[in-house]
Formats: sequence, C-alpha cells, structure tokens
Amino acid sequence: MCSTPSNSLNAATSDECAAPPRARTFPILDYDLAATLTSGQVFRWEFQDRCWTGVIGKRWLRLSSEGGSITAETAEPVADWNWLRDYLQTDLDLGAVLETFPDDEPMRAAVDSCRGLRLLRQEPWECLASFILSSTKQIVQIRQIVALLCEQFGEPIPGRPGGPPARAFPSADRLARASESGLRACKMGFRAPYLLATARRVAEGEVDLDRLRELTLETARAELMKLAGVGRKIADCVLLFAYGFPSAFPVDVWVVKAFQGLYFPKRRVKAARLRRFSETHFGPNAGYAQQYLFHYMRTNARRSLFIQ
DNA sequence: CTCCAGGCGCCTT
DNA sequence: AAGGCGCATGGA
Repeated sequence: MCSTPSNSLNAATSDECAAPPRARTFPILDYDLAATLTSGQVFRWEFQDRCWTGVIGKRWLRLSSEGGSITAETAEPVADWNWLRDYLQTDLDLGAVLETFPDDEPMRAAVDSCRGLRLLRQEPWECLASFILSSTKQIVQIRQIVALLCEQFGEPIPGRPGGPPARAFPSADRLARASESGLRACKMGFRAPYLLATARRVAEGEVDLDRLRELTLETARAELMKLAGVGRKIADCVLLFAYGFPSAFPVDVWVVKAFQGLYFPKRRVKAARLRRFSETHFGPNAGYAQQYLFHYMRTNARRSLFIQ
C-alpha cells in the first residue's frame, strides 16, 4: 500500500506469534474514504502518495482504500484495533441508514453522487475545539488554523517511519495554558478567546465531555451550549460527529441555501424552522442525511439543482 | 475592489 | 422573541 514496501501486512499475518502488526485491513463495502475525510466533519486528513494521512488520538496513521477494503498503517505496532474500527464506524450498516432517508429528488441526487459517505466517530475535545474554530470560515481555512494549532501546541508523536514526528491534537489542558495572543498567532482571529475560555472550562472539569455520552440529546446540547463560542450549530456538529446522536442536525449556510430553493421556494425560511422541518422530514438519521446534502451541495450541485 | 465563509454573542426593538 | 451587527482572516 501507499509508498512503503508492501510487505508490512503480509509479514504481520504470516509471522504468527510475532509483535503486533503495524498494518490492518478492514473489509468493507460502500465506504467512500475520500468523501468521508473531505466532507467538512474532520479537518486534519491530508491526501499524499495516494494515501490519507492523519492522526487519531495519539496515533499517526495512513489509510488507503482499494475495492472492498480499507487498509491502515500506523507508526508503531498496534495490538488492539478497536479504536480505529470505532473511529471509522466500519461496523455500521450504511444501507440500513440510507433506507431511512426520505425518497425525494434532492436526497436521491445527494446519495447517488457520494454513496459511501460516512460519519466518523471523533474524539469529543478535538471535534469541539475544531468547530469552535469553524465559524464563518471556509473548510480550507479551518484546516489551516487547525494545522497551525497542532503544530504550535500539539504533543509530538511518532510519525511516518523515517519521517518527522507528527502532532496530536492539543489537549484542553495544554490550550488552557496558552495565551490569547499565542492562539491568535494560529490565525483564528476573534475565535481565540472562545477557544481559550472553553479549553479552561474543560480543563477545570466544569464541563465533563465524557459524561455527555450518558445524557439525552437535548441535555447534552444544553451542556455544550454553555461553553463560550458554542451555539446551536456547533453544538449539533459535535453531537453528530463526536457523540453519534443520529438526529442532531447542524443547520449552516449551505443547508439553508439548499432547503430554501427546495422545500420553501416562496418565503424566506429561518434556521429554526429548518430544524423543525428536519425532525419530521428526514427521519431518525436526519444528521446523516444532512451530511449527504451538505457534501453534495459543496461538491456537485453548486447552483444547478437547488438554486434556479 | 467586494463578497462571503459549516456562527456566536450582544445589543436593539 | 426577533432582527442587526461586529468580530479576524483570507479565498473567490
């Protein structure tokens, strides 16, 4: 795979009782890795040498997709791969999710254009911090800010074999000890005080991100929205991308634009109304449907189907 | 040059 | 409750 000698996987599987492998292949159908990693739910993956290179927790890795499988290669041996299975959500029955989508023209177009788009299950702090940085920014700029933040504050971890160290996403503890000007140096502008205040509250334990898993969607959302720089939209992104609440439905400018022309062609529609509409129209996996529409709007549609 | 970007917080009505 | 505006920064 990738640009490395391709014997790592074979060596690992043929050499029983040896050290844990550095590579692992997951058989999976209907998984569009490129769409998934570029669809604006996550901001650190880079495509180079026909592989996707990124960091999950404190592990550097690269992913490649061929036919009916995804192959992962890490910097160091891994005994238990459940962390990656969970992140990629490889056990999810995507077909069952797609079946719950409404059978209307825009939904069909969105699914047809990127069947295999998935939702990841991200680490909550990284997801929360990244989306605090996302407001009124284009995805390319969010990626740049996050990259600078990781370079500046992230813990060095083993990277590509023979290459420089990679960086973990900086912890809340570390960012809580940063200065506002230090954060502004990462080009995040007016978002710096928001990120700093939220990092401090998480670091102090005033908000326990792990505990949110046990709450209802509404209660978890209310907890997130107590944090600086976290409104309804960013809270819903975290609830969907990190906690896996399937009905969390982030409404952003793209979703407003898409729905405006489709379902509310006459009057100007507000985000609150779109959220209520989404609860009934898109079914139990409304969040998943939203991600398909969002990605479709950003890539294929532009101003063809939705905007006359 | 202007316009706008996966918004939020705060200030007016 | 609902609408308007400023906030940094950089693509398009």
